[in-house]
Amino acid sequence: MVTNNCSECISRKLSIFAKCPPETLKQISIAKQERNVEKGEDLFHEGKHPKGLICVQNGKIKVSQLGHDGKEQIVHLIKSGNTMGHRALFDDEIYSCSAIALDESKVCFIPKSAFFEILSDNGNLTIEIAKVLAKELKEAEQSITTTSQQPVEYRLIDTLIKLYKLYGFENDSSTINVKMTRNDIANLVGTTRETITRKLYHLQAKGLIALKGKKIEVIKKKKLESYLD
Amino acid sequence: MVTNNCSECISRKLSIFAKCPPETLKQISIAKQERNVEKGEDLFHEGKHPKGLICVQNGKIKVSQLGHDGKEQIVHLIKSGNTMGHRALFDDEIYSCSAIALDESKVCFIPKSAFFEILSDNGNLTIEIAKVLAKELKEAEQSITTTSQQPVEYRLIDTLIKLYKLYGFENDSSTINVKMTRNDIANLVGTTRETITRKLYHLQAKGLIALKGKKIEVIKKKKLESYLD
DNA sequence: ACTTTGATGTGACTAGAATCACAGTTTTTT
DNA sequence: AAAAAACTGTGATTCTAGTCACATCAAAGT
Repeated sequence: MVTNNCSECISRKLSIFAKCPPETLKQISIAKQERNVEKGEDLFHEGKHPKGLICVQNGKIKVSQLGHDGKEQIVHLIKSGNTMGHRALFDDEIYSCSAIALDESKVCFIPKSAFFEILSDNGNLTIEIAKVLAKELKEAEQSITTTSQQPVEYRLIDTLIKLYKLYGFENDSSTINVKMTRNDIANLVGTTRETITRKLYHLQAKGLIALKGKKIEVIKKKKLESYLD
Repeated sequence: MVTNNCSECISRKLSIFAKCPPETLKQISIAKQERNVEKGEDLFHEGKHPKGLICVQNGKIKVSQLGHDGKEQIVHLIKSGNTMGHRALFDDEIYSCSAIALDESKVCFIPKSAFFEILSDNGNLTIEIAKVLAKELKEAEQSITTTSQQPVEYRLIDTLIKLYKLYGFENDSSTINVKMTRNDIANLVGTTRETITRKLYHLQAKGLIALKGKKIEVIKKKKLESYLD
């Protein structure tokens, strides 16, 4: 396996390690292990003990937990430059979520002990992580409010917008650059597969989007976004 | 106003400042301002700029945000020893929530600049805050899952249990030690006032709880908790 | 004590979304 | 290429919880 240096990693520049001094990057480069993950493979699993921090070089990953009746709820989506597992490292003995690749992905794994050593040498990094946690918490709180107050169609539109803000569009600059099953979308929106099918068709009938298999093209971006006002 | 020293503050010992060395406590004691808050008064308000960290000496406070149609959603409840505003200090220019006292409360206010100075002198404190943020994030994620998957009655039971785990019972060791309106409970559970009225009566009819005005007595604790299995 | 305001209980009605069942369609595996 | 598995679309039906409307009831202010 070719081990690349963190100082040259492109996705790192978008991550919590963006402003790290060279010494810190060196420490991480030595400690980290790279790993390729197939689509559908899991990076960590609910109930298991966290062994370290995961930094995503590229790929798309869903982070979800199981409801008490076994239904999946996607609580977070990950793209290049994001870190995963920081929540569990600070909070917990065990993961309360599972992470499953939506696409072939490449990640770096930084063992727990090395990670906390790096933190103790670099107070700014702890602050960066606190910032990420704070941002994720804000988003989660807003998600609670939306989930409990808005009907499915509103939440679906909100989700579609979040999807293209996160993963962007393809070359046509209108097709959302992610492939998710209707079930995944349902588990993200917090509804059922059947309802998602119907609501997507409804949005298509209104001319807001076009369905192309698992891909979704956004036809009227402004109008779609105006629904959230 | 009598300014007490943090080193003698009882609620501090339950807070993120529990393990602070005397020097840090001295710094905080000098920087902080005490404030009494009436029931119904707000400590900060959605849209305003955070001016510092709030540490609650005693009282009960709800932290809520407004949904896009103006309906309140309570996203967090606060008791003695909790801090508030840490989320906004790390993440944001402005508060995304408002904090309103459910009871007469006493808080300490630590100005933003002093707070970050203290942090830079004390790396462990940043880690303590990261831990709090991580814990709150985990709870918020679980709340998303419950909200989107479980019916109102389940969520109400879950909320009642959280209420007594947070605020405890009165001397009879069965009456939950908090006074909230039906509307507050609805805004916490994520439903309407009418539905909460009906569901509370339903739980009473089943013999699980007894309604005593705004207070709720838990009659069958074990059985109530078993509903979440 | 009286009035005003806010909080609560209750019924009737409606609707959004879940559930169930199954056909049709892709995608993956062998 | 065939078979299996996973995913998707659709109709019919049910039901949870939201909405509306109004009658109490409690609390706070004058």
